[in-house]
Amino acid sequence: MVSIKDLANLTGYSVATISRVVNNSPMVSEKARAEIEEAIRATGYHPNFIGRSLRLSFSMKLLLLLPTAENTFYGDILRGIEQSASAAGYQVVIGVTQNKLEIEKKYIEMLTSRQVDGMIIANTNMDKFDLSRISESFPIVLLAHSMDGANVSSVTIDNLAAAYDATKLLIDLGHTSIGMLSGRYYRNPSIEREEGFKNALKDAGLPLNPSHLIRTDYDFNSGKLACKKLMSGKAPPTAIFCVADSIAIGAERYLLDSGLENVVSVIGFDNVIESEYFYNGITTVNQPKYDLGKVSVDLLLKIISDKSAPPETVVLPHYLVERGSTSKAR
Amino acid sequence: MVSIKDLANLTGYSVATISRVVNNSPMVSEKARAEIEEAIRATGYHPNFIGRSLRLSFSMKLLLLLPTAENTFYGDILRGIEQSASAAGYQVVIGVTQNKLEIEKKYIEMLTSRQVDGMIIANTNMDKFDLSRISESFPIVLLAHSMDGANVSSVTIDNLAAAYDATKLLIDLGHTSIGMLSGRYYRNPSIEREEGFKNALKDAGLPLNPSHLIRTDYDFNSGKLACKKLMSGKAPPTAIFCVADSIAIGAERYLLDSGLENVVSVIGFDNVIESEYFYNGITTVNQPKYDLGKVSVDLLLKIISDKSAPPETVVLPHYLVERGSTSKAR
DNA sequence: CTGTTAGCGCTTTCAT
DNA sequence: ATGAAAGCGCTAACAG
Repeated sequence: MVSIKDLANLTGYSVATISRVVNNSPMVSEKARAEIEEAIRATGYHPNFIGRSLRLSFSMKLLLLLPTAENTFYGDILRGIEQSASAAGYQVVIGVTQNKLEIEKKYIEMLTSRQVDGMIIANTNMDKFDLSRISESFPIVLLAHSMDGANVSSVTIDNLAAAYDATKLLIDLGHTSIGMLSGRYYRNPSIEREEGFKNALKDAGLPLNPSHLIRTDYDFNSGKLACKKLMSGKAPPTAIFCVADSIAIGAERYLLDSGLENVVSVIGFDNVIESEYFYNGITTVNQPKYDLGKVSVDLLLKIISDKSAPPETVVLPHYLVERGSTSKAR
Repeated sequence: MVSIKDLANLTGYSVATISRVVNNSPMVSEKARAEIEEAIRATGYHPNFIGRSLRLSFSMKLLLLLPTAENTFYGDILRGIEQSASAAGYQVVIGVTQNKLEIEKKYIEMLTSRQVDGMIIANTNMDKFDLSRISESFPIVLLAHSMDGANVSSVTIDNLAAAYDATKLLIDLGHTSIGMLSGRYYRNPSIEREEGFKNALKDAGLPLNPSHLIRTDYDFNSGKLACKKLMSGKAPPTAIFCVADSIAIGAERYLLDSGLENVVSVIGFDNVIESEYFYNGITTVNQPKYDLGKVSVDLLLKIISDKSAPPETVVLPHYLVERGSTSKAR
């Protein structure tokens, strides 16, 4: 591997001059620049970024931590992230944790060991103490979720209000027996959405049958199974609020298979692309995915440039998208 | 930021001893180890991986280049990659190119500038010359596709045979008017699958109506639109081979909306999770996603450890998965 | 068991 | 316009 020193020996210039042409410094004669550029071409020299990072003590890289690679929810988010990051000259790399704490810790090390300048976390298995401690010394922001009691920046929607709105839609449609398919892990988005759900019922004077609240995983099959369980009870609900579109799609699939699609309404969460085209469409609450990504980066960059800035939470607006999976109670 | 030198000053030991305890070298007294570990805890020291990489000249990192983050096709692939990589002590990071050459080049730089030790490319906008040149000096392997004339390693299925098999299934079902929704970009998988398709028709003595071959993008909406176009011709086919499940799902959606789902058969490609649950299921050809990922890493690691090894292509088996979207011609 | 030291590749200050 | 040299944080060969 040819280094800057090799180039110096080869051209007769010093490493300083080589460095200057590599970095487009104007303080180089035309002659030197031409000769050195020629040598670079001839040798196939590529600057070693590691040496550069060490010297400069930053990498111009951001790490995005994702729980899984197969959720279309992150497509637009990533576009927003990429947009903002590249505009600022940063490059983004992704780490997928498979929801395993041990893998997550390895990626956290990329931050603490100075391989990346900051990190956006879409989902974490760490607790508020871990998170606060890391946030104290390193730039991180939580994306599309927050963590109670953690001293860390985040950009998210108002999950409680959004869940309230979703449930309210069902109520306004005349439904009085409403169930919820929530998240299995006791994490913030699920907690907040459950709370919004319960508040809406309470405000409408509607009871919550305890067997109408089921917690499950964030995927199609889990949603399908949970819905089956929900509908197999003695007094099944006529409407279901799901904590995520993937669950809602699974639920709708079960209803379709049971010929129940016209009698029970389903509303999801996220407004993921599939919810648009599954059957007659899944009614859902939209998260501003692109902006969530964009604003996360903006906030992260701010933290990077001012490490002493206090954590900050920014809340973005949500809205309901009505499609075929919801209809008036009969 | 506390460095190894700070720790040396603080504890009275030399940097060498600090380094030894950080790297779990056995040649350290219990006393020293205890004192140093205590100091590490107290100061919140994290080894700087950049310094380490520079010294060691490897990063124990692999880069996976993906065209997009929203294709569930890559979920299992990534699991296979992660499995093999972590077993070998490597960490994997992902770069998403959004199908833009300019973004792709930035990620390639992570390889050429020594930030990662090797790269797996799931999709590229580079040509065979670029690719060959990079492959000459840096460890790369192409995943789930190959490139004619490029001197580069790849792990893939036999796309031609797979497409042949898929088309043959339609023929065996009695269909004689068969269309294809292919990829818009003139890339290898599409080329090979078109060829397999044509070969199957030819071997069965079936004509290909030129208007029955439409090239489109790899997504739901494009598939839907292309199907509409296909079915709006004067002599629409009774069966359609799609180059990807996403396209097949879009096509099936169109057929469903037009009440044609029982008269025209659809077969997709990839066996992505959605094809299992969309309507009555989409018949498709399975790619061994997990193994594709796993074997890619194994091959890449081999290249890393022996840079002079010649490029190698490994072909993994495929098979057909019959579901509700295909039925006998009537 | 521990310390000294060179050097990985690079940027940048300070001279010239 | 160019070069010499220091130093970013780390590891490892060598000496003791």
